[in-house]
Amino acid sequence: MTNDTHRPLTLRDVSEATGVSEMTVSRVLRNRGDVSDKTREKVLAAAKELGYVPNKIAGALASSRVNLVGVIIPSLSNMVFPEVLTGINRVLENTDLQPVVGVTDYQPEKEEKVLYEMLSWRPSGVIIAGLEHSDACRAMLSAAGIPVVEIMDTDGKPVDAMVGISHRRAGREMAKAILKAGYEHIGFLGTKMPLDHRARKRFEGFTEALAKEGVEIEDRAFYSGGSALAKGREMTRDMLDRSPDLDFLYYSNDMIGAGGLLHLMDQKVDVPGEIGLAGFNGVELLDGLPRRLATMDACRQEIGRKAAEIIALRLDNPEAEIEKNVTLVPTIDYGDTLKRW
Amino acid sequence: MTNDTHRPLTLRDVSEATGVSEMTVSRVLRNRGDVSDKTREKVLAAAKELGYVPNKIAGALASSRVNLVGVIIPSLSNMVFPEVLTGINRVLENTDLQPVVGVTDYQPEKEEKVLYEMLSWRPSGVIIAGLEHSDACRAMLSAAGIPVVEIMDTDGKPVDAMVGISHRRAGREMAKAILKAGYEHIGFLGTKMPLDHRARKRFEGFTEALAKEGVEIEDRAFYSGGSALAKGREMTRDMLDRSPDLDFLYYSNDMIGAGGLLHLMDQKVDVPGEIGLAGFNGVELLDGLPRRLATMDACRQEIGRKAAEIIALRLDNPEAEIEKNVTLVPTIDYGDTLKRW
DNA sequence: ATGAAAGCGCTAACAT
DNA sequence: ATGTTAGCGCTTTCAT
Repeated sequence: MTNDTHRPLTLRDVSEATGVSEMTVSRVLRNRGDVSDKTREKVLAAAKELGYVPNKIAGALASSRVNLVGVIIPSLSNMVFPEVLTGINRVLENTDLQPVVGVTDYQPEKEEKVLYEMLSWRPSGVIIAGLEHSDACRAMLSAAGIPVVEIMDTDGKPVDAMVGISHRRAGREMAKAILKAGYEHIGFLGTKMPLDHRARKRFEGFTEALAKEGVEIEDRAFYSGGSALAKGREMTRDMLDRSPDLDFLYYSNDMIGAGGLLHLMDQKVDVPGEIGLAGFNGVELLDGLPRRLATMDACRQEIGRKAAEIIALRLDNPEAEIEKNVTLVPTIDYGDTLKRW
Repeated sequence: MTNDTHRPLTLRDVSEATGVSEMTVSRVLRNRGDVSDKTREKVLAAAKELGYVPNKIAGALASSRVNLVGVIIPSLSNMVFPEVLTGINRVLENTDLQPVVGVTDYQPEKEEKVLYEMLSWRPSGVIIAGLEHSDACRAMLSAAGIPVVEIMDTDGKPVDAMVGISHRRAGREMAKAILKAGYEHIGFLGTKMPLDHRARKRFEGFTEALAKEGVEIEDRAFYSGGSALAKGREMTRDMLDRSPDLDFLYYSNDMIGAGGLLHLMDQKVDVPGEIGLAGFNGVELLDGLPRRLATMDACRQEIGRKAAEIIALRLDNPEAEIEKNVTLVPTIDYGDTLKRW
């Protein structure tokens, strides 16, 4: 309670206050080795009294152990990644590891910068979204010599391990379900994000499965910025103005899908009879809508949990055999907007 | 490209590869001091070739400078804090500071732990949500000797500086607007979070302003967990079953308010004629709903930006006179669910 | 059960 | 423009 000089306290201060060597103080503070109860108590009391906070920078340098796990994600603004983070947190909470988050805004250059910064803190592991990275990123990741888990997507080859779903398959499955339900004139609505590889892969899987049955997408639209719900309304209205024959709309995310649904309900359109709808992600929000949008769960929390488990396990036992490819399989939730056949 | 031993590279490796002293290599890598172009290029080439990533742990220890800003928030799961983070990021992007986020789940013990962990990395500043902290937290914050900005709320006394809005005032203003519009039988719907002090203060301000006009809340309900939109529907239905005379519902957040709105629209209730509604936060989502819920913007991005600016400014010039109390004043957005008088 | 010495990888400060 | 020296605050290792 008395640190007049505004210099942060060091072990030495605690040592001097107690007459115990720095080394023993360090032992007490880390619960290491044998320390007599008497000394332990004296040290703990002094540390608390002084308000000593250990310096992890020095500790990490001396021990070359850093209890940090770098987590690199493209965005915080659509609930998908916060949920992944929650999953990661849940697992790391029970270890002495701490997540440190970096955001790339879907920009490869920024990803490179964020990764570089992160690695310069010598974390014990890295969890990074996506499988598409610059050569430099891949090089840094392998050179780091630490466990690396690439998450969200499993359509590709990871540097080390990967946990996610196949977005191509997700797109294909949805296309099959739509065709099976008898829809034939299909429109696609998505985000204008050339660098969102997962959205791209869903789209590719989707068109590919349609093509296999001789069906082609008849209209498409992409948006960027603004409220997804509002954009979903607008885009849906515009698309149906333009292409009144469409009988199904596939949205690249649930929020724009929900906007579309609200628009069609306003218009008293028969959903899913006249027009069917489906989105992607399985967001919680959908539960509160007047009708439940058909969707597919992206397994966000589970991906976070599994990825964190892999890191934790590896650090605990570097020799352990570990699954390098964890592909979760989401199922279609038909909700109320996609006819069942 | 050739690091066979899996030891991370050091300055010394670059030094040996180039025949330039470690010190000069260090200068090149940090763009410090005078280095000849020839040497600079040689060093940069070697560093890149080897794939050298500086060790910030060692750098920070040697220079006692850590370009980290700790950001401590209660939750990632309701879009409020991700938006604050976005504001913080926007500002710190243009500096050499890096945010590091810790999440407390609204638990004081966890806040203490997260703060302790954070401070043990000796960050250059801290941004922390709320003004209510344990004595231990307040002690740590003042002892750290770094700029501290408490955000979101300005109803109280900060350790150092604060940026936010007055939630008490927000509640009062909304109460006044509701009374002015002629509503008289008011219900309140909120979250079951005794530790969400900002929600509590809004509630207090709200009831206080009602009381001043001799009005009391006639019914109230609190929820926890689940989809806020769905809960808003349920709670609204239940409350109106229970208290059919209510003519206004005040929700502690926009998501449950939106749920209530959807429910009332389903029921063909005349909003805002028969029943008025208001929420809090000004979430983007509202733009896409069939009607716009009345709300009050919580200035989330701006709070993040201002807080980060204070930290950046202080670090840049510790002497600068800085505003210690930045109280933003949100205005009521009447939307389509609160009559104007 | 406790202490002393060396050093983690870098940078500040001072040479040259 | 470049190099040398001495730490930063801890932990590892080895002694006692």
